[in-house]
Amino acid sequence: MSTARGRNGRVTINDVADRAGVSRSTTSRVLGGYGQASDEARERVLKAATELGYHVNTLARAMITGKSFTLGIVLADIENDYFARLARGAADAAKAAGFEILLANTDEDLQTERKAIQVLLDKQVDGFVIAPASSNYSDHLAAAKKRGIPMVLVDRKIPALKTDTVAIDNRLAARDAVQRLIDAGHTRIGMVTSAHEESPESAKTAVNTGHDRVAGYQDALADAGIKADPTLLRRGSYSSEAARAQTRAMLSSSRPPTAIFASDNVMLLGVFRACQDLGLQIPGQVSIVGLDDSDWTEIVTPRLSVIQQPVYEIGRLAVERLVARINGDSSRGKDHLLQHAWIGRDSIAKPARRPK
Amino acid sequence: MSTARGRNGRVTINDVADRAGVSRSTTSRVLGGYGQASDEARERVLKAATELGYHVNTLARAMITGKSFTLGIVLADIENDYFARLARGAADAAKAAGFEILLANTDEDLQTERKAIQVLLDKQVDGFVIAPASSNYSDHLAAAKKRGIPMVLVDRKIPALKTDTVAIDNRLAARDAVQRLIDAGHTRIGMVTSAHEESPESAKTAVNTGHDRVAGYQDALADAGIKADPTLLRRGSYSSEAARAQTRAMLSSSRPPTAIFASDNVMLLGVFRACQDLGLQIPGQVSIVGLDDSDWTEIVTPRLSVIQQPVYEIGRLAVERLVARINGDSSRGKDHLLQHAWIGRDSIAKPARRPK
DNA sequence: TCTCTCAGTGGGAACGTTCTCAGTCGACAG
DNA sequence: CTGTCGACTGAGAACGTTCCCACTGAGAGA
Repeated sequence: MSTARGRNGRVTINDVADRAGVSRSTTSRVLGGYGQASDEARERVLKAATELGYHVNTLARAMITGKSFTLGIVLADIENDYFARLARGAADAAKAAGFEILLANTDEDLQTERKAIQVLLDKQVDGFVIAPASSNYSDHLAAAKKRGIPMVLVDRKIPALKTDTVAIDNRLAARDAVQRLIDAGHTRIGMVTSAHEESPESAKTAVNTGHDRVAGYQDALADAGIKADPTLLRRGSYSSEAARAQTRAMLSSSRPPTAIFASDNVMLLGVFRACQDLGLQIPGQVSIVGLDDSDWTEIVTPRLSVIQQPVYEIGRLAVERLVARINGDSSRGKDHLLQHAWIGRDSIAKPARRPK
Repeated sequence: MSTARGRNGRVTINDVADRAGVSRSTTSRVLGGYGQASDEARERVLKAATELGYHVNTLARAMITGKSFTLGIVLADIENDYFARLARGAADAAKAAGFEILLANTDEDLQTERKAIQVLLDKQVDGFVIAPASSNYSDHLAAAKKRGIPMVLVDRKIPALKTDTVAIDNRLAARDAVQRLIDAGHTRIGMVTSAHEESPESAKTAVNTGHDRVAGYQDALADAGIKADPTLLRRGSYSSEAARAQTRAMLSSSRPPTAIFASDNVMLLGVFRACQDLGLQIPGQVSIVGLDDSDWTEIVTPRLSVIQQPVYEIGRLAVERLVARINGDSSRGKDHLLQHAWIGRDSIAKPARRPK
C-alpha cells in the first residue's frame, strides 16, 4: 500500500529492486519478461512491483530499445467520415498489434504535412501511415524512407517512393460507377471532382487518386463511344460548397448533363445539395452516382447509389503492413488494391427527355 | 551534405557538437534555446546541425524534462461524428499549443478505458482529455489524478473527481428541445435514449449525460403539467439500430406519441429511420427533434430540427484547459458549460389528430 | 594592481530503462 | 578431485538529452 517513490514522485525500477532485495538487472528481467530469473526472485519482484504500484516508463524503454511502439497516422481531416473510418480501422489494427497511435491532420496542406512528419519522427514513431497531400512533392517522404522509417500510403499512390500502398483501383472504380449511368442509357454524363487539371510536368509524376478517377470516367465514356464534353467535367476545390456551386453551374447551362458522377463523398454532398437547390427530381430529372459511401447516402431521399470503398479495411491493412515492415519484412513495396463494391440504390434512372 | 552519424544511424547532439567544435552543453543550449551562448558558437552549432540534418530526440528530452508535450484523447469512437468533431477541435488546440495527440477509442467499454489510460500514462502523456464511459466507476481516473496527472472531462461529468469538465448543460438542452415540441402543441412526447435506468445506488453517484437529458425531458413535461407516460420513455443500447427498434415499437403501440425527442445523434438516426420504415410523414404524422446536430440532418427530407452542441469548441476548450493545468494552473476544477443552440428546421408541426 | 562581476563554456551527473558481460554456485560427468 | 556446464545474478555502460556547477577570462570599478 505504501506508495514509496523515487525522488521525482514516480516509482522506478530501482524502488522495486530495493524493495524486492534484488538488483536492478534482475528486476528488469522479471518485469520485462526476458532472460533468466529464479522463481523466488520473480515472485518477490512481482510482489514489490504490485505493492509499489510500479509502471514502466515506456520513454526510457524506447530510448534503449529504439522501439517506441507508436505509429503515426497522417490524414487530411479526421472530421471527414472517410478518414474517420480509415482511422478507426488503423486504430483497431494498431491496438491488436500492441501499438499506440499518434494522430495528425494536414488539411491537405503540404507544409502542414511536412511539419507533421517531422514531429512524428522527432517523437520516434516506429513508422507511419499517410494519405499524402501531394503526389508530386514527396521529398520529405523520400527522406524519411531513406532514414529507414517504414511507411505505408493509403488512398493515394506515389509510385516513385516504391512503398506499400493500400487503396482501391480508383480508375476502375470510377469507370464502374460511370458505366452504371451508361447502362441506364445516359450519354451526357457530368463529373464533379476536386482533381486539378494536370499540367504538362505534373502529368509525368502525379498519379493522384483524383486524376485516376477522371481517367476512369473518361475510360467509360470512350468504351461506350461517347465523345467527352469538356463542359461536363467540373473541377473545384475540395469542399462540398465548391461542388455545389460547380454542379449548379453545370446543371444551369444550356446543355446540362442528364446524370452526374461525384468523385468522392465530399463532392457527392455538394452535388446532391445543388440538385435540391434547383428543385430537380432525382432520379427523374438527374441521375446521380458517387464514389465513396457515407452514413447519409442511405437516409436521404432518394437513397444514393454509390461505389463503396472498404475504408475500414484500408486502414486496418495499412497498419498491418506497417507493423510487418517494422518487424523486419523488407520485401519490395507493393500496391494492395482492395475491391470496391457497387451499392445500387435509388438515384439512377433512364435519362429524362429534354426539349432540344 | 555528408550525413554523418552516431553509431546507431541517428545524428545526435554529440555529432553536432563535434562538428561545431563546441561542447555538448553549449550545443544543447543553442539548440534548446536557453541559457547563454556567444553569437559565434550559436552560428557554428546551427550550421553544423543543418549540415548534419540533426533532429532532436524528443523521447530523451522528455526523460529529462519530465514533459512529453503529448496529450491523450480518450473517446468512445472516433467514427461517431460527434467525437470526430470534438477530436478535431482538440487536435487544433493541441497543435496551437505545441502538443501532439495520442488517440484511444474505448467503445464505451470501461475495461478498455482503464487499459487505455494506463497505456497513456506509461507513455508519459502530460495530461489527457476523456469522455468517460462511466460516471460510477472512476477509480482509475481518481488514481491518475492523485498521481498528479492533469485531466479534463468532456461531454460527461463526474463531480466526485472535482476536475475540469467541458460540456453543455445537458438537462437544460434536453428541456429546451422538448419545450419546442410542447410549444407546437404536443402532449404525447416520446423520448429515445441510451441512458440505462438508474438503479438505487447508481442514482447517488451517476450524473451522466444521458440521465441529465432524461431529467430535462421530464422537467419540460412537468413544467407544462403533462403527466409522464413511462411507455413513452424508451431505453436501448447505444446504437442507431437499437433506437430504430425502440422507436418502431413505440410508434406501433396502442397509444403512440405524436412527437419524439432523440437524446443524441446516433439515436436520432435510428428514430428517423424507424419513421421511414413505418412510412410515417414527418412532421405531418410525427414530429421529431434531436439533441446534437450532424451533417446529414440538413439534407434528409424533411430537414431535422435539433439542438446543436458547440462540439468543436468543447474539444478546443478542453485542450486549452488541459494545457493551462499542465502549465501550472492549480485552481479548483470547474464545470465549463457552453451554450447550446436551437436549429429550427422542418421536422416539427402541430400534432396530428389521431383516431381515439 | 587588485578585486568583483558576469557572459560564456564544458565536465559530469541525471533521467529510467535495457543490455553486455563477468562472475558465482551447485550439479554432474570423468 | 577436477573440470565443465548451465542457471542465475549484479555491476556497469549505454541510450540522447538537459541540468547543475565550477571554471575561465575580459572588462569594470576602486
